[in-house]
Amino acid sequence: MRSKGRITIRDVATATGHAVSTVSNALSGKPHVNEETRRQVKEAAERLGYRPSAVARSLRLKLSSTIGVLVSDVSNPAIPEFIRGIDDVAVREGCTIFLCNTDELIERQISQMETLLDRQVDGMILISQHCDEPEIRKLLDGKTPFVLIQRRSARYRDDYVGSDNIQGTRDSVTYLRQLGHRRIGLITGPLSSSTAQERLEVFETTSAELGCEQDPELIFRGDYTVEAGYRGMHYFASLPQRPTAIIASNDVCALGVQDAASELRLSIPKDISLLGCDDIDLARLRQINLSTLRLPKREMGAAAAELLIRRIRSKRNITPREIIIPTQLILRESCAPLDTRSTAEVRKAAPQPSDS
Amino acid sequence: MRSKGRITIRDVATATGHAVSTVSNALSGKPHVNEETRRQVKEAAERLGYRPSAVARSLRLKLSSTIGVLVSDVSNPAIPEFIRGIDDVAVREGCTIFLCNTDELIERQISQMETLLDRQVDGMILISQHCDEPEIRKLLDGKTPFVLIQRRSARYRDDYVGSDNIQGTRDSVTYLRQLGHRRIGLITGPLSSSTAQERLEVFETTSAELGCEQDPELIFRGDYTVEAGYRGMHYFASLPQRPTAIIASNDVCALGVQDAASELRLSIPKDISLLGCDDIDLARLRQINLSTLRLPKREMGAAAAELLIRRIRSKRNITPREIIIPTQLILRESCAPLDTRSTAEVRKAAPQPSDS
DNA sequence: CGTTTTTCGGCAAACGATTTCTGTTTATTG
DNA sequence: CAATAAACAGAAATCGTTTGCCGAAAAACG
Repeated sequence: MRSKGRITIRDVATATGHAVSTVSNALSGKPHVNEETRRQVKEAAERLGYRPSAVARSLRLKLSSTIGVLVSDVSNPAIPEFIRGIDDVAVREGCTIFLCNTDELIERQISQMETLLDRQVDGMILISQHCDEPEIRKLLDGKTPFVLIQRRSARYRDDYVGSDNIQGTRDSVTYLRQLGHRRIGLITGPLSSSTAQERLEVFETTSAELGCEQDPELIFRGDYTVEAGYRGMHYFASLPQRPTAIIASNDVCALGVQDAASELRLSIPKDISLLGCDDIDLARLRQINLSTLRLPKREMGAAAAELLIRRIRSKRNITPREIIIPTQLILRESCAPLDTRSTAEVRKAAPQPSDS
Repeated sequence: MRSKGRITIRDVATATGHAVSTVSNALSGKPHVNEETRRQVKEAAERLGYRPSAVARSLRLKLSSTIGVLVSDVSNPAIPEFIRGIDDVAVREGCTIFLCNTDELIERQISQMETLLDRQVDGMILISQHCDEPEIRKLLDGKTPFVLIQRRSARYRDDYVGSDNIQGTRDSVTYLRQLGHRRIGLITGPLSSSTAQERLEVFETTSAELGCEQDPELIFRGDYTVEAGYRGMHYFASLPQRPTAIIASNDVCALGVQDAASELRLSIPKDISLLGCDDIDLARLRQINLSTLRLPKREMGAAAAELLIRRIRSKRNITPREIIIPTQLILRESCAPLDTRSTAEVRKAAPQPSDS
């Protein structure tokens, strides 16, 4: 009798001699059911090992208690920290997360999003560059709520959780300037990203304000990868006038800079200062020891998930909300004052002291 | 008319004037449907933007094209690489993955597994220590197939994908021995893990065979974390006779060793050689530069996913299969021959040259 | 032309829950 | 005693598919 397939609500109904509707009501804490009956039903459900089929109730309720998380690449160390935060609140709220890798490929992201929508996710969290493309928007404009992390749309106002790029970049540049650096290189993220774009702008204005050198050569366009940092460092080293400090778009990229610097026998921070962004777990290790702009990724993930869940549960009247989370400069040992260097080295780094 | 809710198969049925069954058959490539009709239906489906509801078909088919992946901790850099491999084949096979963090907490793993089962996942992949506990087994013995990664059960034979710990550990010890090391410290993983257990045993037998020192002080019990490595290094440094080389249970742990070594002003590899295990992406960076036993994690993840999917699709008659994947020693700069050291240092490291 | 066989499609029953509705029994209250 | 309410049964609709079965039309055959 109970040998065939899964135990359904019907099974516990017949077992207790009650009707399925009563069992349903009893189990889901509805009123108008005798406490004694409720107890009995619960006991029987427990005893039989009854677990309601999530897919059956999804179909009926049009709610799956499931959220889709689209990330560019799980293997990037910063991403799991966001996921962690998302997962923290997902578990607390009884949601399960679908994880999808997009590899930053737009077609792939589209197909992943379609799949998620087919699966009737209650909402989505996107940690990806793509959110403005019309094909993506077509999928997004439906009734499935979503939250963007670290990538704001230029054209639309959405729920968004991001870091305070303005203050953060300002702090970074100011810090390096205070150390005496005037020739600061920047390795950007992909400029299609709002965050990377914002940071670049603030970098330029703050640099100007504080009297840093304004030289287009000092901007290297990267894409948040180790390779970008590696190439960026090589590029900066090849310049006739090498920068005395580098700001990397993120820590992963800074890792690439360190790698290349080591290869070039350039010491950090003696020959060149390096400032990262993110504060990935590894940054604190002494062999990395990266001064960086901390971005509370786990908290951001959690904030995004909370925002999403609130949006899901409320009746979609609330206006889009943007949560901007402050960053914090974490000072370790990858930046040094400019004047600790030998004069010779400074000369080498900046042969013509005729500032333009 | 089409304003309300999602577009269902019924909508495309009425649009084409066919019955829903016909539409279903046409769309899913069943025979016995006129090619002209099929074309019409497909066209209409396309035009209306019809997408079959995955949850409805899950309910009907009792197949969700969904797999659950349970990991101990996404933030551990090794984990995403496994996930990557799983995701690669999942996408290829049209599956979506549910990701769950267990934090190595058994109750949490249980509840996550229950949720996955409620969601009717077609199968599960476990990258977790817990797989032998009766509560877990109760959930596993059902009809939902599963594959274990890097953790074999002592009591049961399951589908399993793991690395060749015997050969790998052998290679590691042999390599260090060839460099002249005889006093080798080992930081183990949690010994509840079959992998950690296996490695410990092979370490001991190989050490004995090759004439290394056999000293229980040389075994430090860790748990695959950075902290374990950090504490392990401090422990070894505090020994009257410090080992001249250390094998870490995994790279993350080795990172902790490096961190502590740096703190203690011990140079790797000059003062102490360090051999990791995993070969996480970061290990190759010059500032880390870790010699390590490469474990093809992405391939292992892929192998696990393939095994699982084959198990799902076949009619569960096949006997459990264990896939053991060979490892490869990747030589970087964290290990050095013993005799490159100054005699003084060797003395300091091993004051009493009276080998027991 | 009549009969058999294919081919095509429609009908309706699942899948497992929730929810609504009607109806019956019992207990409570004025 | 009548009226009301509470507790529950039972049936049915619903969510969106898939699929077994059956019938009609068309094609093939004698």
